[in-house]
Amino acid sequence: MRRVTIKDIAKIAGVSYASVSRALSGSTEVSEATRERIVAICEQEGYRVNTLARSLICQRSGVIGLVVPDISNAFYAEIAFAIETYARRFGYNVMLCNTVHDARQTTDLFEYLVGHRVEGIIFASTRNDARSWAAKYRDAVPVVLLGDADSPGDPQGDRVNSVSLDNHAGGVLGAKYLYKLGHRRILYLGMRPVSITHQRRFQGYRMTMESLGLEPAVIENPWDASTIEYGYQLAREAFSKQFPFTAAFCASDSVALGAMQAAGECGVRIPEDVSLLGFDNVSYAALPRICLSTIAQHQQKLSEAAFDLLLRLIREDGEAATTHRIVRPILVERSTCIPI
Amino acid sequence: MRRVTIKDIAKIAGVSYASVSRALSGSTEVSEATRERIVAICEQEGYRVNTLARSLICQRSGVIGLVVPDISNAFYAEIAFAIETYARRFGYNVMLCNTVHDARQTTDLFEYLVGHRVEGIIFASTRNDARSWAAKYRDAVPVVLLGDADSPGDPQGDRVNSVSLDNHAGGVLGAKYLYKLGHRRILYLGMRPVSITHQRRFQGYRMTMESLGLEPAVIENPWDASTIEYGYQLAREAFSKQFPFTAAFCASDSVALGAMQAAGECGVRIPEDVSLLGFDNVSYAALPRICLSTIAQHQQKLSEAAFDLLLRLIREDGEAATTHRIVRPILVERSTCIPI
DNA sequence: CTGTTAGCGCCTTCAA
DNA sequence: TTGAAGGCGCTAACAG
Repeated sequence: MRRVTIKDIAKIAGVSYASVSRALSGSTEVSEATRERIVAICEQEGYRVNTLARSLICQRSGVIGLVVPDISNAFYAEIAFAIETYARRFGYNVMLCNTVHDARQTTDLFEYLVGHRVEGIIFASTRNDARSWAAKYRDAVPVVLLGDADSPGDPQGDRVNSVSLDNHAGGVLGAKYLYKLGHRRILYLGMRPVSITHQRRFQGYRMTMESLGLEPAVIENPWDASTIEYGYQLAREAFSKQFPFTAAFCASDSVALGAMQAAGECGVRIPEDVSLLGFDNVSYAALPRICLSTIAQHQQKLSEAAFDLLLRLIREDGEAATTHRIVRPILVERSTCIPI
Repeated sequence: MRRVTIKDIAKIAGVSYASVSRALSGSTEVSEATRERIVAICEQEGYRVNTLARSLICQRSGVIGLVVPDISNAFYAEIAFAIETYARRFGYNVMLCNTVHDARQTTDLFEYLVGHRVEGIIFASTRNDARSWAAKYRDAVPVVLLGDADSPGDPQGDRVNSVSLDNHAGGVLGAKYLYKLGHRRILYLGMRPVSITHQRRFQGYRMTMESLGLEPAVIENPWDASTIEYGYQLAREAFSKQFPFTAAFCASDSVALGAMQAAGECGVRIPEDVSLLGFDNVSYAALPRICLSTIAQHQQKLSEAAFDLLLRLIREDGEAATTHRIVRPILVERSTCIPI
């Protein structure tokens, strides 16, 4: 598979290879006749510019890196799709990297990406230490963090550009919604104390409850992830203990899914016996038979904001002031929440 | 953001830059002392080799391209994850590209990827013309097609390397399973006549039915995709026409999902009134409340086979014989099929 | 309008 | 063990 180069074309066309370069890069300083001849030869010989060489000389690779925990997770898949779409619209390609939730791997990936001279990196993560990661590389390459993790005690944290959902507002939104539906005993299910994202959501819920004169109640998730399985276990606990609640506000859609399953097995009907509200609006929340009411993290908006910010950083070449963009959550009403 | 190069390091270390290169590429022809000194300086200066330059000189980019219709589709997201994982294990990175089901876009992507000197491309697609696409580029770069599309009348089609599910066997498997459960009136729902994948599945079903002395019955899908919405419409038609069937074998899980919804609205219970069998085993088929019995396309196996094949092609540099790998389907029993 | 030339950052012989 | 030099494929002045 030998590759034909610009020189081969030049030889065939009987011109210098600078002319070929010009003809292909759309320069005006070349006669229409030779251009056409050259283009024809390129086509015929199956020539394609070597992007690597071009990047090297132009000091622009035209690619950005996208680092996600796991692309097979629907939430990140949707983000990846949106980002790739925006990127392409602006002439960028994206290099996909899964950290698989592994710290070592994350380092390797960042190293690789800056070595590959990506022009920017979008780092999607909800790890608490995500901000420090981003901070570590912000001098090597523009980085925007997609996710809302804080970095307690890390003064560098504020210097990283980020886009995140207003999780606190989401907690408020959900609690108020359930209140308006007439619920007074609202359980918060599956909060992971170690996760700042969860803390924020929970804070929003708790503040709202208190200002409404209601008693907050919570079942925490001691594990290290919010999965359907864990949601199931927590919900079984909730239902079996006969918690006197008429609505459950779940820390995530996965937890809500698990709760649905548990409810089925425990003989509690959703939504007749208890209303269920999720958080995230992952794609399967909309599926028939699930129809989960939830607080949406508009993936497309997040992605757009992140890419837009990254583009600005790239263009201003690190001169831009640090920016935090906050995207507002949206209530998505489906079938799992009803008036009491 | 100026980048530090190998020359800067050489200057600081007081050696020629050839030595730096050697120290970093793990060559033995360098004294341990200077190597350590150099490595230390690199670390301190935040130096990273420029992969682009290295690729240029080594004639190896170390990246492969992955072209999918839409990464936000769970099926492709899982494939992407698996492929990225394998690739990384072998030192490759992956460039992600969504065609968004668009022909023009697909061409652009292929052109870009070969221009970027990816070492190979995995092209996931079920379009009927996918094979011709792959054939068009097989002389420029190793390509493996992940998907089973035929190319009727295209003699080039046979020359493309591919990995696919044995869809015919899947059709047989499903039909036999329903038969064993005692079903005799089995409807095939949502077959798209224009799709070769669907034709194969349907053939498997039909042959089995006939050899069992049963009458095949089918409701075709006239649209250009298998979505939940279309599945819903087709199923409503089926239920309202009072087709006398006790089981529906759906052309895809999405169709089955739509059928579930329609069933709910038409007052037919799944699985008590009719058993429902899907095809694909997309991730949400396993969700609680859905629990769809289905024929699985083992994404991980498909991905592994595809990557493995690609690797061989890369290593043998186009000398390898054309290979078609077939992955066997698996029956996944969940809750939507019961004995009659 | 076209050719010549000097690199982009790196690896790799070939000498020293 | 180290340095010098050529070149990977391409772009961008600078001449002609």
